Order: sequence, then structure tokens, then C-alpha cells
Amino acid sequence: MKPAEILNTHKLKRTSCREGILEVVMTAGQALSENEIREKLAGNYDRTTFYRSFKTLEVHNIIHKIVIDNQLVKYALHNSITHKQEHAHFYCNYCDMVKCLDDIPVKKYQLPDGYSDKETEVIIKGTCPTCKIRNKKCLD
Amino acid sequence: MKPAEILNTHKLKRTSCREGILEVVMTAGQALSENEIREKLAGNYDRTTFYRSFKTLEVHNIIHKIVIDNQLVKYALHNSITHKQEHAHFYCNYCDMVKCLDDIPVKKYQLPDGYSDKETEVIIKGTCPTCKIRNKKCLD
DNA sequence: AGTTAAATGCAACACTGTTGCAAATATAGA
DNA sequence: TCTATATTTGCAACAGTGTTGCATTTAACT
Repeated sequence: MKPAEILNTHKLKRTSCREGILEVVMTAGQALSENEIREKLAGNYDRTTFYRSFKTLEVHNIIHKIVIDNQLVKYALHNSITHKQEHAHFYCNYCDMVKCLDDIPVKKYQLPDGYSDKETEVIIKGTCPTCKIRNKKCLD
Repeated sequence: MKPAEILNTHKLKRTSCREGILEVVMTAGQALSENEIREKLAGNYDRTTFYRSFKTLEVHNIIHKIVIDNQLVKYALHNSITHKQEHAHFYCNYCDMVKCLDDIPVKKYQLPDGYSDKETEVIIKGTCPTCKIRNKKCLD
């Protein structure tokens, strides 16, 4: 599916900002921050427009937001586009890379009486393959 | 263990701000935001001092921070104090309440080759018992 | 009580995100 | 293709969370 098609499906106007964000997010292979997306984008958009675009795409379940601690926000394509289930996210403590673990479904929990769950967020923090190798080489 | 004892154990100075924060967090029964903690606190501290105290207590594994989406940050006593394992957190979509599910250990995941994990964060979003009842009463 | 390293308060700043409003633009219909 | 309308954009201003530098104050040790 192309960005334009996705926007049409959701009855959203095909603006260059939205199409651009989708293009970038769809070809990224990992979750990207606002700045990472802007750098890869052709046009130069106002930050307000950017955020409004993210929000629109998020509300329509086209992309989703992953928040690490505070201070670090990344966006990735949403389940409904890739047709994947609720999945876990990986965060590399060394390079700040965030990756959707599409093949790792979120494990469900038995909640105490009275509580009911709607969605579960899982963020696994550790070392990614690249940083693992790098850390081995320079043992500091 | 009392706040003063905890600070001593970690070789931290017993300042009223730190003792106050610990007192509040220890008796809370749920995770609290910066403002919620300030309201329950006797003294009136500068925001910088507040943050520095949180950070110090966090670095020493006395309290921990839970971040929901962005925009909502809560603090809670850390495992090492309650001697509990890594646990899941519950967030109520209706009243913004955050609770440590101390008795629900985080389930571990098998990561793809090359990845290694250090810690796992689990946030279960849904409805808390209080809001469940409230929602039933006024069916809007 | 005096010394010293650590903690505090203040001012200024950075980052993420929002709101209101006027100008620009995408889409549907003529 | 042109026009009308609703949506989107850019700008300015603002709010919330968190940080840094520096001078002053304070906890803890002798």
C-alpha cells in the first residue's frame, strides 16, 4: 500500500506533509523520532503541522507512538497497516534505537479483581546487535 | 524502614525535601506525579530541587519513574525497597491513576538473535475498579 | 562550634506538545 | 476547468517537563 492509498482509505486529505511522513515511516524499518523523520523529509514543515499530522495519523491508527522514559519519542507504522498484532518494542540503551518487534506478540496478564485491560505496552531495554559488537571490540 | 534510614543506608544526606518525598511515596499506595507529591508535602521546594531529589532517589534505586504516553509522569517506590521483583504497571484511562502491580512479575521475552535485554517495562492500560463502577452507573 | 562537601534556590534555557487565528490548499461539485 | 467550502497550514504565543550554571545555604564530620 502506498501513502496516498492509505490516506484515501481513511478519508484523509492527501497533503504532502502526511504523505511524506508516511513514506519515511513505511520505509524506515525502525521507529523514528520527530527529528529523524524531518531530516529524511523533502519539504520543510512547521513543527505545529508536523505534530498535527502525527496526531491525525495516530488517531486513525495508521502510525503509533512509542515513548521511552520521557525525552525520547519515536513513531512507527501501526498494526492495522502491517496487519500485525499488538507487539513488543525494543530500545537500545547505547544508540537510542527503537524497533518494533512485530513477531513478538505482547503477553497478556491476569489483573487483580475489578481491573480490566484494554491495551498493554511492552518496552524491552537492552543492547542491539550493532552495539553488542561495538561494545565487544572496545572493552571500556 | 523509615525515610531517614533509607537515606542513611544509601549514604545520602537527610534533607527535608528527600525525606518528605520518600514519606509521601512510601505511604501513597499508588504512583504519584510531581504535583501530587508537592501537594502532600509540608515544605515548599523549588522545582529544580524537586527534580534533583527525584533523580538522586532514582539513581540510587530508591524510587522509580513510570511514563505514560508522554505528558504524564509518576513516581513510585522502587523494588529494592519493597524487595519485589520487576513488576507491571497499571494505568487507568479514565482517572489517570497509576498503580504498581507488585504481585504481577514482568513476563520475559525471547528476543531475536543478537539482541540482549536488561530490563522490561510493562504498562497495562484499562479501567480501574473505581472507574468501572462509575462508568456503569452513568451510562454515557 | 568550625570546616567542607553537598544540596538548595534562582534565572535562564531546551525540548515536546498545544491553542487561536488568518492565510493557503485539497477536494467535490458545477 | 473553475469555484466554493471545509480542511490544513504557518505563525505566534504559551504550557509542562526537565536541565545547567552559579552563588548561597545547610548537613554531617571532626
